[in-house]
Amino acid sequence: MDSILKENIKKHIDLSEDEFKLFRSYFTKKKILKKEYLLREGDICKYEGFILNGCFRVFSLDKNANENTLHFGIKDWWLSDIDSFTNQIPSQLFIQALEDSEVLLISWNNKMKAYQELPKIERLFRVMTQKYLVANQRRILQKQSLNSEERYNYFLSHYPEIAKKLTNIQLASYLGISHEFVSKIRSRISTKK
Amino acid sequence: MDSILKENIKKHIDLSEDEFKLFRSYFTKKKILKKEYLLREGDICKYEGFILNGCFRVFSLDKNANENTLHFGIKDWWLSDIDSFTNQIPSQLFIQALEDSEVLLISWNNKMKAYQELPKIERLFRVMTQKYLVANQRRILQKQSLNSEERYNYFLSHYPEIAKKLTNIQLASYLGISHEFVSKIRSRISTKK
DNA sequence: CACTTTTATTGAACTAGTTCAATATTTGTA
DNA sequence: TACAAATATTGAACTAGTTCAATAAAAGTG
Repeated sequence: MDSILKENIKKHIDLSEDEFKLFRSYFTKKKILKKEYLLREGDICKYEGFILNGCFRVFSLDKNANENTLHFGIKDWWLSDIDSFTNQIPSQLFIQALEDSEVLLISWNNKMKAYQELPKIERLFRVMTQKYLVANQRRILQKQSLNSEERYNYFLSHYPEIAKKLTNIQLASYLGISHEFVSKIRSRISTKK
Repeated sequence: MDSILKENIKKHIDLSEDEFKLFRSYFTKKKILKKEYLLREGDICKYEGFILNGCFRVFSLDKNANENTLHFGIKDWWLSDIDSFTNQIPSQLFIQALEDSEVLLISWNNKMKAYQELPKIERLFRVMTQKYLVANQRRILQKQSLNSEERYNYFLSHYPEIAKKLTNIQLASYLGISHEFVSKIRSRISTKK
């Protein structure tokens, strides 16, 4: 049951069956319906989530009320506003389900307990945070060095599972371009072939 | 001696004097002259560094041979290509001194030892990586929501120490704009006043 | 100090991507 | 199944930022 969480952890560290059971006991399962929010701007992020199924979008609203997507999440990804969760301060982010989804949630207290009781969990999150940081650095460099069409192609080829769940509007808010321009890129690509 | 490293660590975790001494023993001090490289694309990042003084630039070369700066580092900052260091694989990045500098270097083997012997060091890097990740997320959102002049002003007001060490060319490669445009932003700002 | 190299400034022509508006298509829902 | 609402497409006018080139200023070096 929930072996997907176990498999996810195994990608990063070794954990005995007992250790996993203890860690797993800190989570509760929750269903989240399409368009519902796991977190809103101003809220304190009380839980981190592991996605069992479904799809989420993490975004912020800028001064012109434009939505800017930080990232998406599907099965096997983690969800958090790290700053808000770690420091228990109000969030600047929204986390919204794009379809009916299920997540495993761990509260701040339980995560602190896990860090104390299971030193390997400290390592797990150190390693996962590093990997996510590397991905973010790559994204920063790509935003500087690739044009919109190249970033569009990169996203589609690296995250096809996610791409097929998204509207142009959602994808545009991740790529940092207008949704009209996504449309133009698409038609440009299809006439090329 | 090197109390700057101790102070840096104290910002994130508590460490006893003995623990610090052990951790400190894993580092060696090195001078790096202006324009020298701590890391080049294709090298494996064998050391992580803590900057005692001076200034560095971490950048990559894209397909058009443009330099894109990931970040700068001054006194009290850490230097690494996390992906290359962690996985001991060839780097895509350059780390270059912008002025004569001194760093404390820790090798991969010594860092692994530190993780094993000092569990708090695992926490230290988990926490520091999280903070750096949050800063990167903020940068991604800013690149989407702020125009060049706003990003220029943000950098100058948040990193004045660094800004005054940089040429327009270096700053431009961080902001993701041409250096000519940095010049135009500057003159636009000065005529505004 | 003189000389070379790098950096900064400025303007003119250009382009990638935006904005707005109108229309078509898809999706959700009673 | 029909209607409403959201999404996608397309074109025309626009703009933020680029590119290129020429000149000035600053910094590095013998």
